[in-house]
Amino acid sequence: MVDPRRFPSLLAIRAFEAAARLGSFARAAQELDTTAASVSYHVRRLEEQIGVRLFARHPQRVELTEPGQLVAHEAINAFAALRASFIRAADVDETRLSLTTLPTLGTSWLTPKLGRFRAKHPEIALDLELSPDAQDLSTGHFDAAIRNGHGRWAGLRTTELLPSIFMPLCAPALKDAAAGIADPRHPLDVPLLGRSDWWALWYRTRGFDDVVLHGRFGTHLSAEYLDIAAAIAGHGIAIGSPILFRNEIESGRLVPAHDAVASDGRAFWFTFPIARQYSRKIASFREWLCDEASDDRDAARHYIRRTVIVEP
Amino acid sequence: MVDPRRFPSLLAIRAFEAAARLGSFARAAQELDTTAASVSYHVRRLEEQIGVRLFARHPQRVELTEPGQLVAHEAINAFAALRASFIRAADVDETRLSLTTLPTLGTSWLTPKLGRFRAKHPEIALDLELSPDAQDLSTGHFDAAIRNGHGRWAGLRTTELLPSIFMPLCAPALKDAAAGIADPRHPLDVPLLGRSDWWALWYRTRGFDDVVLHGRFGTHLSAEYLDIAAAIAGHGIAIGSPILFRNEIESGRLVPAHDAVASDGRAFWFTFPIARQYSRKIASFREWLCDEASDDRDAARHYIRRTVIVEP
DNA sequence: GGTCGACCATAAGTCTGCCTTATGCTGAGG
DNA sequence: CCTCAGCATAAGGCAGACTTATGGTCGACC
Repeated sequence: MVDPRRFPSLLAIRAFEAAARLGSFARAAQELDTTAASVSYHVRRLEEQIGVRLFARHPQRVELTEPGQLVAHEAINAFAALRASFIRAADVDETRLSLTTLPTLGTSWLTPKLGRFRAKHPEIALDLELSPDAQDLSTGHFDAAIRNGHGRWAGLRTTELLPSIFMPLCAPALKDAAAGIADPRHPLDVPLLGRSDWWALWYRTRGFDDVVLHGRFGTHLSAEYLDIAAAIAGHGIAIGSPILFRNEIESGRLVPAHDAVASDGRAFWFTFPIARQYSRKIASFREWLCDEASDDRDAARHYIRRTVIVEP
Repeated sequence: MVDPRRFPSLLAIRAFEAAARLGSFARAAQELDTTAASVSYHVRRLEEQIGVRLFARHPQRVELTEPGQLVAHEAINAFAALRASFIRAADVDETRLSLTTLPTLGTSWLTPKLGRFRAKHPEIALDLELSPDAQDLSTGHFDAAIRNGHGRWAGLRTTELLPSIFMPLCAPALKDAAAGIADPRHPLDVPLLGRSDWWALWYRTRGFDDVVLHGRFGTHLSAEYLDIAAAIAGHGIAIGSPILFRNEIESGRLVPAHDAVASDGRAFWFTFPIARQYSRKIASFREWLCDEASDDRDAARHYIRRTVIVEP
């Protein structure tokens, strides 16, 4: 008599399924990496729990009863279906990579390159989420992230992509007007754009601590790439990464307003939970991403070599 | 990545299935009669074991991922199929009763009554096995047994059916020739048939210990009912049960050769493993069998009242 | 016939994974 | 602001899972 509220012991069902499939308690024990005594015990328990004899015992073998055959058929199918579903789930999971990254890096650096990733890995669809804040990777919403920082995050595996460096950048037409930018005491005709903390650090590399930018500072938009867009439009001198805006510099739409390069010691990192270390899609994406980053580091090696790191 | 040699924890699958079906860890915990912490732990374990995120976590709810939906579908089906198979197995088991019993009781007493059992319980098919030795009920070959003895068998539940009594029985034509049977010292023209131990006990009730039957004893066939058949054919006086052979006596084919009735204190018992106590078929058969036995005890009450019990 | 090995069953005792308890965090709703 | 619901995680206890030892029955082989 089956009590509808109590499901039999799953371990007992497991032992029964193996014994039924293999026709032997000894062989089931082998497959389950346990002892025949354990299998015998569990089969007996299942029989007691459902109140039906599933095996007729003979001195050196067991034989399924008619009800036993019925349960065996369903149990074998159930375990096979479950096993197949795990494999299929893993395969489905491998076809879709969800990545969270910073707005500027996503917009200006990564997105233009995705054609190449898609060409190399047509089997992987990339979902990209842009966020200025680091997303929690443990909620299961994202497979991986590209973050800015020092790369020491608990439970995560990290690979450094690019150093976080910055320098004054402006439109070519503003190059002359920006000539006096290096000395904060000299008047400047064009406003400074972008993160004030980065400007402060940049002036610190020039020997000016505690610079007050009241007369010079214009505005900082919500993301670095917007500041750069304003600079390209001729609204001022922005502070930004010569690596992330490599394309704009190479096309001549953006020029360095000064040769000094600064950094706060941070970098951009590709990161994912350690538990996902066997994910093929993450490995593929990581490999491709590291190649792209390596190319860009090479192209920016003269900027990187000049970089002065200042602790914030 | 699914390791083909390691199947995930079944308890983890169970917790996941409930959470997926109910859309909530808290409700799954309720159904499984455990805590949400336990469900959370097991779902996390399953995710780690197969390397795939199955749930995306939100602050107060969870949501199945695409791979999670896939596994959930299979898991829900698997558990439902298993549960249905237990119920079906129990039902199938209820349609077939396998009984082991003694040759004479099975042939002469039970078989003639089976038409009535079949009429009362057409849904139960009875498999009857006759054996002079008590069969082991723990091997799963039989559901129940009718045995002779004192009814004290470990692990078995017993119900007394009939007392094991015996008296001299012969064909009506031999009644006169059997007149001097009670005194072993008188010559007898016809041989005694049947179990010599029973004859010895019967003479003990008559005050004759250690009787030697050299001149009187004929033969004992392999079962009591065969001895009785020989008696009916006129070959001698058999010792047997007036209850088991009630039909032959009532039809006049067999008569008591003497009025004394003896017993060794044994009885016939219906018996089954305690583990089967909830079996409906066993309960139905037992109820019917007790009614039949009760009728026969009533019909034989004058024999039973006269019985003298002798310890063997 | 005797011996050995295979393969069941069961009892007693060990141990480890399951589960509980305690605690913490985030929203939603009042 | 406070309370509640419903997730997550850490620490520790303990009961069920499992092992070891032992026993019984065959069948094969010598």
